[in-house]
Amino acid sequence: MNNNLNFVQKLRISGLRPTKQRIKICEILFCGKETFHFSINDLSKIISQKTNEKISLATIYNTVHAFLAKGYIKQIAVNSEQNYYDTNTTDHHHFYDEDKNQLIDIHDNEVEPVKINRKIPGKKIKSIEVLVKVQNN
Amino acid sequence: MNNNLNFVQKLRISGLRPTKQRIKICEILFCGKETFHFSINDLSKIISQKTNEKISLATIYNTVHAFLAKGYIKQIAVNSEQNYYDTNTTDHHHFYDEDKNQLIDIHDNEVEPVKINRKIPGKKIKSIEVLVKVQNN
DNA sequence: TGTGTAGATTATAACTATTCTAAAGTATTA
DNA sequence: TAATACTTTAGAATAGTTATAATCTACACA
Ligand SMILES: [Mn+2]
Ligand SMILES: [Mn+2]
Ligand SMILES: [Zn+2]
Ligand SMILES: [Zn+2]
Repeated sequence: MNNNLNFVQKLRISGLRPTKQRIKICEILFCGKETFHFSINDLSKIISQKTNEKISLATIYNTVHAFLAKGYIKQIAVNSEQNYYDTNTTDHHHFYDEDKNQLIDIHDNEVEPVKINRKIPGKKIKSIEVLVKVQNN
Repeated sequence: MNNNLNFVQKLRISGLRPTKQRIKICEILFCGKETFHFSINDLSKIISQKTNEKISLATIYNTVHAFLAKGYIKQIAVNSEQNYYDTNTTDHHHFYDEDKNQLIDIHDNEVEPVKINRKIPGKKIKSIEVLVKVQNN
């Protein structure tokens, strides 16, 4: 459980109080060997499965937004149905499986760097994202 | 007004009856010299401005979906706030101005083709979209 | 050219992801 | 320990979208 101390520090550093709920969310988001993609609904279900106690949707939204603001997770634009989040915060692109509604990482060695030969005056680039939609053939 | 005949034909060919409302929507979507990006809300406002008669939201949604299914317009994934549509149906990528909530076309000569060196078994690629988010600097 | 009918429009209700509210609870600091 | 600021929570509100069902219209054909 020295991970718990890590989470407390992580939360402290970003100005968040280390409450029971936030630590539980940290455990789910950051304890796995693998990064993963989730919607708020997904996360809520995972919490229910792994815990007897429930965490309210409002707290899940608030915490996810706080982590997003701090850069602990990323937001992925897929469609207008719902937001998707990613615990892999490195720059990378995605496949989106339209049949399974699932995001799949594209690793850097699997895609050529995207070069944009144009600038918008007065604007700076915040992110470059490639989304490859796939479906059953 | 020989554009009207075009629209009637266009609608007929795709199995849609050329109703007054659909022709009005055609005029707005396809009469301009330039292609453009819009949300349903944008389109609804444009209709109100250019017409005394109102078209119900349900009809706007239905018509936009019909045109989308027929490939007369494209859908662009930006975020989960709302859907964006594009009257430019060619393959192309976008800047998204986060301050103005506005899409800007990236032309083919402004970006290198995106090469994905990986396949998902049993899946075929439906689209490859690059979204470059920009903000004021 | 009138008429029946399939298809279209509309107002409105329903749905769902997200955000807001305000009351009750908790962590922190003095 | 007590005061304070922050957090959680249930539930209400909001907003984009979709479904419903009554009314209307385009048009094939008599
Ligand atoms: Mn929606
Ligand atoms: Mn929404
Ligand atoms: Zn990812
Ligand atoms: Zn475009």
